Amino acid sequence: MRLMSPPVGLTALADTDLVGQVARILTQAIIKGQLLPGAKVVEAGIARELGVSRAPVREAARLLEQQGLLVSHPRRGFFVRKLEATDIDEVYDLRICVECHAGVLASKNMTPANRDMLRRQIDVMHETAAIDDHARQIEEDYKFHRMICEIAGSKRLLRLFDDLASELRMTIGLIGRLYDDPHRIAQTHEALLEVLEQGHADIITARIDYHIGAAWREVGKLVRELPSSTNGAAT
Amino acid sequence: MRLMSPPVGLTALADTDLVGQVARILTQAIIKGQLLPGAKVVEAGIARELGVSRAPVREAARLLEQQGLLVSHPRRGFFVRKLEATDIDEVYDLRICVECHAGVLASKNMTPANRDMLRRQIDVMHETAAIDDHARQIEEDYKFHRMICEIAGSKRLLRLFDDLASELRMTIGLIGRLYDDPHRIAQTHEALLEVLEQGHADIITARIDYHIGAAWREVGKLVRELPSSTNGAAT
DNA sequence: TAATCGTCGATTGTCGACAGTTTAATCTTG
DNA sequence: CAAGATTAAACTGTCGACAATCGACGATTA
Repeated sequence: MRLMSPPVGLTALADTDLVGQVARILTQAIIKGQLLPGAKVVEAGIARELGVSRAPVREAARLLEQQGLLVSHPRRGFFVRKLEATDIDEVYDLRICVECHAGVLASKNMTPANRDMLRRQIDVMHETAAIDDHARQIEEDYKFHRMICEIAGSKRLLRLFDDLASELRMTIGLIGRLYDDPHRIAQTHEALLEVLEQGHADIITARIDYHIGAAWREVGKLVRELPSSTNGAAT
Repeated sequence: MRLMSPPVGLTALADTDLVGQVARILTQAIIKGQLLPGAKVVEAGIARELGVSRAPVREAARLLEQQGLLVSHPRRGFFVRKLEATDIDEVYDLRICVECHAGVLASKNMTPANRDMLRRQIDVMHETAAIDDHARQIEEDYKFHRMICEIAGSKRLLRLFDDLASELRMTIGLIGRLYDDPHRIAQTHEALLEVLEQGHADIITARIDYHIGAAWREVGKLVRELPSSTNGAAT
């Protein structure tokens, strides 16, 4: 009567999924700054370089477009999104809105396991603070915030966070330095975890609002004094 | 020859843009219920029916996937997303979060012109309430809420609203009836506009929270008692 | 009889090609 | 020499084709 093969726990081997791979590679290239804002993304070029045809590249590009990393000018091609200061503002504004909500939801789902996960992530942040690796530090910071969205338990919330995060990473990569002492940043997250455990909605909201708002102010300041090389392409 | 045509603000007529057209047609088909949740979307079939090749159809499908209307099972194709009750909850939850925020922002940008626009939309809703056209009534309702996001002035906020709205429309189409008397709904929006003009953040938030929450409760109830024909396909 | 294996049609993922358009490079001409 | 016209190259949008893969159905076997 057993109709299914006895489920031995095998890890599903990665289905080639060309489009996804191309999308990831392009995303990395943008974040790492190999593709600067305003740069043209030539389909044939990418395709040749990756050893695939243009079809998967186009589909991947459409993905990144919807995600806000590329813009498509019909008949002219895809370009790396140029983030103006106002875009940064929009993203941070939305981020506050979303993460405050996530925080309140997460505090309701807070279990010992979740608490430990967050706690450990803060430890990692402290360890990383010793090393001089901006990219890594930023990544660990995002991981903490992402965990909150995971714990909140809404797939859409999480995806939204990921979208916003990749837009921000794009800019952060350009700034090239942190906006504060890494240890201090890690400490700030401890305070955050504390109010999450306490579970009072208003306090959580206020705290996250302030926490992200601080980053916003700093990043905003840095972006506005960026060399114009990042803003100087076609509209 | 061409001396850069003087850019009079004409709405650039759709540059054939096959992908966009296909996407719109598919979206409509899903909302109108011609493509039921769980249904398989056969690329070749759609392509033949629309008289185009599979490439644009694939790209359009990827778009709708990112937008949450389709899901893609690798090597098996695209399927119309099956929205479970928990999905509805996620969407409404996010919608409250987003629209409360939009409301507060909008109230800060409130001008006489904006006020009139909203006012007129409420009038339209009252007019539509007389006619017996659910689809139309729902559409006018969404338009009002969309206006708030427009007035808020954030492109990302607006796009997010559109995404959430199309996910909801998909379900609302299935329910096939309104959750309240249309005139009563229109009236509720008058109250909303009132607090928006007053401009007190807490009150706006509370009001919108309640307003959308009411719809959530009603829609949730209806969804949970839907015929299982909408939940009965492959995972 | 019921479960498994093998085969066949249908469908996806990917590719190379072609036409039309945009971009650049070159050539005119005042 | 500069500004506009002209030509050439490069690129996008779309198509049709082909191999790989999936699901269904019937054959096989204990």
